[in-house]
Amino acid sequence: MEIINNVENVKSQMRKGVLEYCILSILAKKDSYAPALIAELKQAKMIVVEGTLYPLLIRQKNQGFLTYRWEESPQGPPRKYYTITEKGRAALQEMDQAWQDVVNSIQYIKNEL
Amino acid sequence: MEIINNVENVKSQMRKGVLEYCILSILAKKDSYAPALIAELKQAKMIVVEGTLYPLLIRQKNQGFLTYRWEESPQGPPRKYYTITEKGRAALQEMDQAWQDVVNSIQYIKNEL
DNA sequence: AATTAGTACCTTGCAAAACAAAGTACATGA
DNA sequence: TCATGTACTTTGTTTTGCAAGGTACTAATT
Repeated sequence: MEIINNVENVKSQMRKGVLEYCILSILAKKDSYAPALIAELKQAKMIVVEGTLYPLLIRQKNQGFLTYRWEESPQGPPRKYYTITEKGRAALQEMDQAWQDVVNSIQYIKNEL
Repeated sequence: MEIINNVENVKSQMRKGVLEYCILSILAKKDSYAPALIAELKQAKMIVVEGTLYPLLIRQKNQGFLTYRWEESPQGPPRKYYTITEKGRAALQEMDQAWQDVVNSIQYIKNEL
């Protein structure tokens, strides 16, 4: 069981690294709000929970990567819809490169080292 | 500069997630010791420093993924050579899958969401 | 009017881990 | 014996994911 536990941990670590990248990538396509983001990430098999996502969105907003607006919900309380900014798109481009770099590094280690 | 700083941070986060995986991958090919590992990771453009690597090796040893032996150096103090164990190889296989899962998730988010 | 269920947002406390920086120790040659 | 190079370790700080608990709004049910 220990191996599984550790691999779960590594998996969680790997998620950490790309979560910010995933959020910006999704919001680059269309505005969204927290529970919808969680559902979309789940669909991509990238598990996130509220306690992780909300602080992350707030951090990204504080960095100027996102803005938000309140929108009425057809059912329940209003939703906080996040929109990516120009600055956020610029950061996303950098992250695309960063992600590619990591993928290349792994490939190098696996095949060429 | 702020964007660059944040991207550096994200890059560092991404590294975090795969570092343990990289170490096991390298040691699966041949035994090594800390400064040599640092050099090899640097060659793969995956920057790590001593303060990160040494505790990581100790953790992996404590989990039973690695063992070590002391070996004389042609120059300087003896080296601690790490060897991957069977348990370590099993964990590495799991991590191969975990890494592939993350790659697939990103791909899904980018192309199919 | 009060209660319940569903939805949404936020915060607190804890644990893990990367990193910078400083420290210890051994070997070799000047 | 002192300086230099190599190697291993530890300490303190900071970041961040996550579990758990809390607040608040809406609509349907009693």
